[in-house]
Amino acid sequence: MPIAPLFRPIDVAPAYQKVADAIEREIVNGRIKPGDPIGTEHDLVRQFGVNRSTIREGIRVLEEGGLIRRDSSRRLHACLPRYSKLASRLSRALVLHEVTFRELYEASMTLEVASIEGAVERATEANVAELDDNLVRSEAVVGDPAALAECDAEFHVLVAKASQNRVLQLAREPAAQLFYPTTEMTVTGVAEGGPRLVAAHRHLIDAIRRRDREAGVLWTRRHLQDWRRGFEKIASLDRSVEHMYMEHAQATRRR
Amino acid sequence: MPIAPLFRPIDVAPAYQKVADAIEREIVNGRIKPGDPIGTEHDLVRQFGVNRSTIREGIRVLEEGGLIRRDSSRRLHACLPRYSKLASRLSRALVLHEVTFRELYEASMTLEVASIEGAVERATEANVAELDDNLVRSEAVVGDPAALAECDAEFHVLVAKASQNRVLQLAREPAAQLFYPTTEMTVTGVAEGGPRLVAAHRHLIDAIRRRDREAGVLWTRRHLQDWRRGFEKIASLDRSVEHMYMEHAQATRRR
DNA sequence: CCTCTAACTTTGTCGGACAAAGGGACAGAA
DNA sequence: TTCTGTCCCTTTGTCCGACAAAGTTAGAGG
Repeated sequence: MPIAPLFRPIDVAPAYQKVADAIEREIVNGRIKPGDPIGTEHDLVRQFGVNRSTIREGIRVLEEGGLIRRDSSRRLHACLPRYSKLASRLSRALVLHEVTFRELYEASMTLEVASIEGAVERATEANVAELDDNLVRSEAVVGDPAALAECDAEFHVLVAKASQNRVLQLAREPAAQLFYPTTEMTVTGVAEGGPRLVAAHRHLIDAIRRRDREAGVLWTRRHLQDWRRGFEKIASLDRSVEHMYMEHAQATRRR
Repeated sequence: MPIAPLFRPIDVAPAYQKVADAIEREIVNGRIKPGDPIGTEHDLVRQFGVNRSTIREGIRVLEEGGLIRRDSSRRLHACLPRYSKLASRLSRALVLHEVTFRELYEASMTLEVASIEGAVERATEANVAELDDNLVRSEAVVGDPAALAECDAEFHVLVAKASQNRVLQLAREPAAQLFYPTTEMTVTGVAEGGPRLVAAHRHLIDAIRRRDREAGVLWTRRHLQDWRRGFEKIASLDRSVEHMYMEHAQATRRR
């Protein structure tokens, strides 16, 4: 005989979790705005009526979630979660799930094409100026694969920004972060890799400026295919993103 | 006179952070595999030589990051971060950044089309069976907008799963989570909204089964455009995703 | 071999404690 | 005046010890 569903499971969350949830609720529903101070730990002890250790555990949860931060003086205040921090959590998850470079490549093809389409349609003068600046810096380091890879990563972040679509910006970031460490290798492995990369960027900026969607999509595809060709000289696309890459990502995250 | 940038700020991480980093490193580089036990708090106290409170703060960080969990008996073990949990963090961030439904719609159009393309190409028998099952359940609740919205959300998760691309799966999830609460309203607002939704799903499954990419893309577009039409009867696409929605997301997250 | 109970362990929470670092006020030196 | 050093107060990071509740293990008894 099935049991009679008389009672619902009651909510028995530990105190630190309730503290975190309560503060989260206030931030998410807007009663605490980004930038607002949260109060000292002692304040929270008084308000919630729990021990400071408990409060601190709750704070750690929110801090890791990116909802609150400590400023230079270590005081707590609410803040907008940074995309790059969230994205690195996702990147980490993708590594642990052992996604393949093929998955990364396919998803990025979609996302970067969508970014450029948005950028072509809605980029502002300021966006283009940022891209130009990036291009100049890229040209200066065209012989230095490591520096060039960094410029490339930034370039695509700027394109996504120019799309004015923050959902897209956020969606493309995790895959992009995993790409970045390999770009250096692919540029190194291909003759004329550096100049090709910079040339593609030049064409992309040009397409954005002329609002030429076709050209933008075309050069984004070529640019990614270049990466792929370079990568396949080193390894199979079906290899999973390895743990090694995370060490790089981890080192750069803390900045 | 501007100060001379002679020194960089040195990084002096607190102990709980070092504890979290150390454990994270072991998990991410694979020395601790998902499922492996981490040891008791007391073990960690001995290993790291710090107080239990410090260990506990570090544990909270990792727990929130989804890298470790406590099983039924509350013992710690490493685990693979769950996509849905990570995605709800992202959804939360998108709400706080006050993204508009237009951004959501545009990004989803890209991501869902990419999903269906992947599904058409690579869906397995098992994937199709899951979709069929979902369709049956959807037909049963076609008159109940709330239940139907839930089925719709699940349907698109299954399509993304069928694409066999986990990067895509993860990338689409945050936007999809924000869509979900509105689907109920859009179905309610449009005459024949429910049947149209189910019909679209039927065509999508059919397209996947026949590996008909054109049809898949077409019906995905129509399906999303239906949502849009329904939404625009209620509000402007340029309205930002509101805080209210988060309460719904928050309530469902804990399951 | 199974069940039930009695230790034992582990977690969640508490109270108090202290050193280090930040902030503010204030006096004295350049 | 502007800078510097000092004193004091607050806040954070860490530690210690403690205890109840819940889970685990082992042994007694059927």
